[in-house]
Amino acid sequence: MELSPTAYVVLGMLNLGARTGYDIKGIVDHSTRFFWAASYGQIYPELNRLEKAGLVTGKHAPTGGRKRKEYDLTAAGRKALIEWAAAPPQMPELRDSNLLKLFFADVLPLEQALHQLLMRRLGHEQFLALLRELEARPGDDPPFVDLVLQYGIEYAEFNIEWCKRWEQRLSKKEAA
Amino acid sequence: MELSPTAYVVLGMLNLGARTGYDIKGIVDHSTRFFWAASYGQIYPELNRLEKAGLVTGKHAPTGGRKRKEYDLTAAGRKALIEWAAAPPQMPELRDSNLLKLFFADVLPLEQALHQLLMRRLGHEQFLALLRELEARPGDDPPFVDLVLQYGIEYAEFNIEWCKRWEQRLSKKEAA
DNA sequence: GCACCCATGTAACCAGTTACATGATTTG
DNA sequence: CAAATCATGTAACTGGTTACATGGGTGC
Repeated sequence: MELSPTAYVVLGMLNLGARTGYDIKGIVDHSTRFFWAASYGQIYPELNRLEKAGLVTGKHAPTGGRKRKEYDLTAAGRKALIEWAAAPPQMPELRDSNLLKLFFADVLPLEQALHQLLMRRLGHEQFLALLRELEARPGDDPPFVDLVLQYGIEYAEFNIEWCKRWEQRLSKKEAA
Repeated sequence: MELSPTAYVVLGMLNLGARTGYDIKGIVDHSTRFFWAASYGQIYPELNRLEKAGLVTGKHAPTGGRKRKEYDLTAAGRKALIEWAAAPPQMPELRDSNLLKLFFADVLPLEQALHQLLMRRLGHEQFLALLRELEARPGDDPPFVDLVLQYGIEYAEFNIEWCKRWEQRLSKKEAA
């Protein structure tokens, strides 16, 4: 049975303590969303599929009159999560529309192309600030959760430095 | 009129000298595909849409008895490309299923999690080798086309170094 | 009483991949 | 003559987003 990465997000978040679909969405939105988002339109149908497949169990657990369903991983679900986590990774893939813009930036006058580079840098600076906030938030995350946050931070820093470096090189060209 | 990034790939490749849908696919496959792929299933319908929208013109230009349609940017098409290239970039987005795997790697024994890190590195080493080949290929690309290739190379290098660094740190932990 | 949070779900849409179907021309 | 390359397209499917619809609970 082939599961989508999003299915593993659901499984993984249940493993990290999420109980409801709403919980999953909440946790995703301040953790994996930076490299793997999930919307309600995916999460709820996915929970149902996983329940049918026997990887999670759902139990109605309303709070007062409010509809609510709590989920847990089954042994099979936990096994599926572990197997996926240990499986060989995909070939690296980048998907960056801003890089696409840069790729075609020869259609612009150098000054405007340079401006695009600057904007890219600004974007990554904002991104970095966001991740720094997450980092500063108290509470201790599991080691690999933290590792990935560190990755995000260093990725943003790499991009900022890369932009700066080329901004300098290209503005020398412009001056010449 | 909102166009998809893929529409701009088509426009941009025509601008770089592609004439047919087949040409576009060929160029994409050894340039932008590393950060923005495009399949025939997108390219041909997109060319038709763009023609209807007046951004490209198509002319039947068979080679012998072989069906063939040559496209060119119209003035409007070129304008659309330039405007898009100069428009503010999107907020940076990462989409990396391997990072997702790492995020949940706490379910694994440390030794296996470490192995995943190693595999990630290997993936990026292969990726780097591929880009190095592209770089070595003779022919001089427009400056920004080359810039993006350099980005890919440095991105791969950044990832390799990042993995190495954490492999070391975590294997010390394992030993302890 | 109002706003915000908790909570679940569906329907329409959009983007993109894969597989299929077809056929001519060129190169070894 | 076979294999690779040139060339165009469609159909089915998958994955994902957005908007919509609904309604109870909590805190100001």
